[in-house]
Amino acid sequence: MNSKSPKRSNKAQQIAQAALTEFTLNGFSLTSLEKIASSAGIGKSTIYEYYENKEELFIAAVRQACEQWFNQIKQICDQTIDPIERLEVIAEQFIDCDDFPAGTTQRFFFEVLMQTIKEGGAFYNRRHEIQHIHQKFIRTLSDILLAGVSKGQLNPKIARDADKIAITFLAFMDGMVLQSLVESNYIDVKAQIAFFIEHLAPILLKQETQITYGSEHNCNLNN
Amino acid sequence: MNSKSPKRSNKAQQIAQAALTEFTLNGFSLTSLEKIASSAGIGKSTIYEYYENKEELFIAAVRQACEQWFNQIKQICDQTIDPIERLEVIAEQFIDCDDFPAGTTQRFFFEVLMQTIKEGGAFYNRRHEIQHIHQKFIRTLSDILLAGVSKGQLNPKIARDADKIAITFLAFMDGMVLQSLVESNYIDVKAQIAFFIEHLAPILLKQETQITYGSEHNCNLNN
Amino acid sequence: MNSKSPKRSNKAQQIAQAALTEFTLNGFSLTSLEKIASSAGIGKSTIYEYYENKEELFIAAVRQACEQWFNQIKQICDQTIDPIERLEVIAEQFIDCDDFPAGTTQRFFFEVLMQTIKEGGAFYNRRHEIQHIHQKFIRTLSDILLAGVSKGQLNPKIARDADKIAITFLAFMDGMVLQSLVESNYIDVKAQIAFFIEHLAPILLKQETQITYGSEHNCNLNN
Amino acid sequence: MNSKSPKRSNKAQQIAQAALTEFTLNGFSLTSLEKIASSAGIGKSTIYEYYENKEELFIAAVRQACEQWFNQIKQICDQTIDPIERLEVIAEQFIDCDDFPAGTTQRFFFEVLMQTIKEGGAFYNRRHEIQHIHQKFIRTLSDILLAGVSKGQLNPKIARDADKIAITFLAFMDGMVLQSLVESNYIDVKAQIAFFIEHLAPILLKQETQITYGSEHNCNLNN
DNA sequence: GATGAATGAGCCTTCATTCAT
DNA sequence: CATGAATGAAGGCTCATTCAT
Repeated sequence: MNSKSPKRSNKAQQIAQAALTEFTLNGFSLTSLEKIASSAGIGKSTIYEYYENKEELFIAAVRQACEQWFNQIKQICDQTIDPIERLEVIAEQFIDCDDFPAGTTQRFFFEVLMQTIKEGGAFYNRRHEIQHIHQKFIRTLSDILLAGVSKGQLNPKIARDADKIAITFLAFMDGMVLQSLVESNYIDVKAQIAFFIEHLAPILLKQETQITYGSEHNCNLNN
Repeated sequence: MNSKSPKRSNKAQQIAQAALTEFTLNGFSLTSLEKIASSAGIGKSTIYEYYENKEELFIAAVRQACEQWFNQIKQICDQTIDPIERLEVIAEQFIDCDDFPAGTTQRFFFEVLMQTIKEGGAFYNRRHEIQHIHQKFIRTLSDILLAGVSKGQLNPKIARDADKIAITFLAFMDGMVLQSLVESNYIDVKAQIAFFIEHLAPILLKQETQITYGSEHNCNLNN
Repeated sequence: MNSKSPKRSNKAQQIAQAALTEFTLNGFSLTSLEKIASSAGIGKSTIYEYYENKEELFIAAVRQACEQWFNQIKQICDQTIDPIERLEVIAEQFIDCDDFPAGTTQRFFFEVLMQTIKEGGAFYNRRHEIQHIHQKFIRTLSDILLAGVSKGQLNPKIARDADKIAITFLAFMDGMVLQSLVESNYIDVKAQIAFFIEHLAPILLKQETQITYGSEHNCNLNN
Repeated sequence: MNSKSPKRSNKAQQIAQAALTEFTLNGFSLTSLEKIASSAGIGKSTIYEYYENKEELFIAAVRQACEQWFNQIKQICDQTIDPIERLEVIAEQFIDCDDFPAGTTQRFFFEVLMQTIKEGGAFYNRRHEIQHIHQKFIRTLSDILLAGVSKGQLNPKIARDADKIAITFLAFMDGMVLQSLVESNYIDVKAQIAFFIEHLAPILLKQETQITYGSEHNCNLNN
């Protein structure tokens, strides 16, 4: 059984998953490898059979989380061709995307960002990896918009601003999730997202097709 | 000179300021009290004369930062009575608010949020304090909008959505800053903010001044 | 094929040889079994099929090195019957005895001595083995001298001091090698050895061939 | 009390002394800081108040041992002006130089050499320090010889070989001590040293003054 | 009030050794 | 036989916190 045997790779994933859970709960610094090991049901030193050190394990967890995340995005894009709907479902996924206690994946991604932006963070010297993921996500959103344009679903005039819109969308979602994590009760996140998309949609939609594609969105506000 | 003498309180602030600087650079876990002490030019154990423990010091630093933050907001509101302009300047402050290396204050606030949302975080059991600050900020933004309405500067119909708009604004700004911290070069934050406000303004303003891609969606608000 | 089959013994030797190489480079403590295993091209746990534990493997490596060492001595003694020449060649072998980077074997022997003389050393409780080897070597040198005497090549009066001379010779060589390992560039070991033997020779040889600084001290031995 | 206060420096020495003792017993790798701490009667982490890490502590112990060593040499040189006697006493010091269990200092110095000559040793990347000490010692011995020459006590012809003789002397002593550490019972070190010096003395002594200064040495052999 | 000094608890990491296959 | 996999024990090091001066 070589080093890439499915059995071995499977265990590595198990560990990364446990790490993901624990890093999410307490962040990078406050999570001990001992905790991760016991959470994975293995001995502490076994981790080192699969990962060089704590940072590598963290990065593995990041990769795993990203993979899962992008897989879900892809599924969403396969389910509908309506760009507005796609954004809606992606937004939904931001706030409700996993089996664990609410906000697990989100907290984890914020932890990753923190480890990226602070000196001495686990990712500070590998920020390009996170940047790469970020760009990939922006491109994904942008492509949804451009596909909408090329199919005549969206206003052609937004094409030149596709990236800006994507970044705005992501910014809003990130900030929204952050607020919801802090104020889990006070804020009605779904309503907020609906509110945001209700105002975003008309900007995206074509004038002449508005009645067909966009009427339902507009109605929301007017009813 | 009692325990709340100005001299004492002054030194406490000095320490909190040094703590603020250090926590900002490396976050809560990675910042040692020794570093803070040397940065403040005092002995390590002197900190304990003023603060119970590391967490209390962190919270003091947060309070100090918030105070400074709200003072700046207040100044902005004193400089202009135009609500859009107010938002613009507040947005500017988000991305360019201090003397330190770029992004210092922002990183700090994200660190605070992380300490609030993760178990075992310094703020996890005191999240109400952060929630209180958050609500205060939302109210501040909301009040700007409502003041604009009551002065006839903004569309009266947005009054009922003032909170939602404030939350959206904050969400966008938070997310935007986060992205800019990760991608300091790739993203043109100012352009993004301008783009956001450019589309936000017509929604807030009265009918006749609205200019967007498609005129159709303005109707939604006005109907 | 029983447990002492040649095949088995052969593999054991392979492992011991790899161990020898690795122990030489980094010493006993700093050499991991993993390193030895990979150097031997086998799995880590295979070592335990051939050796009880790390100490036994070390001892095996020592035995192997000694065997090689004494074989070389024997060859030298077969090449010449002149005792001075024999000493010269043995001295040469001390400083230039292997294929590895310079000083490999020597470092190893010092490592063995260290493991012998420090509490908790791998050989501390088996020092008799090292003592045995030491005595064997002293006897070998002594025998060279005594053979020289009985063949009339050396001054008969040194016979009673043969052991002392042997010990002195070994002491000088050990110390010399040690210094050369520390100061590989600064010291001209070969010149030093030549210098030593130049002064040792007249003491061993008969009166008429002696040439030194002052002829006077030669008389001491001859009187 | 600043960082160079006598109290602080005193404690640092205490720790270094304890370290010296423990490193001597078990070598660098096998000696834990915990052991050193308990030997010094302090907590484990207190060591780090005085030394950066294990290596620095080791080096401090080396410096301390060297200082003590050279002080003793200096005292010896003050007690007699006879160069042969000086060498004799220095030789004596090699084998009997401290209060601890026999061979403590010697074992320690060999440990130092091992840490110098093996890759990954604590001194491997600072070998120049050890080389410096070595050279200093060689020079000390050499100076004794040259002083003897200039005072007319020794044969002027040895002047050009003073370094070679010093190196030879040190080599013999090192090797001798090493053998004695391995074979504490079997070898009569004092007799060996006497034997060595008895043959070294006539080489060093002047021809014409031999009767005056050197007769006693020569007599040893002849009687 | 201020601080140098001390430390225990805890963490990351290594490694000799065991065991099931 | 051979070995991949697993792990407990131990070590170096950090750091928040306490205490005596």
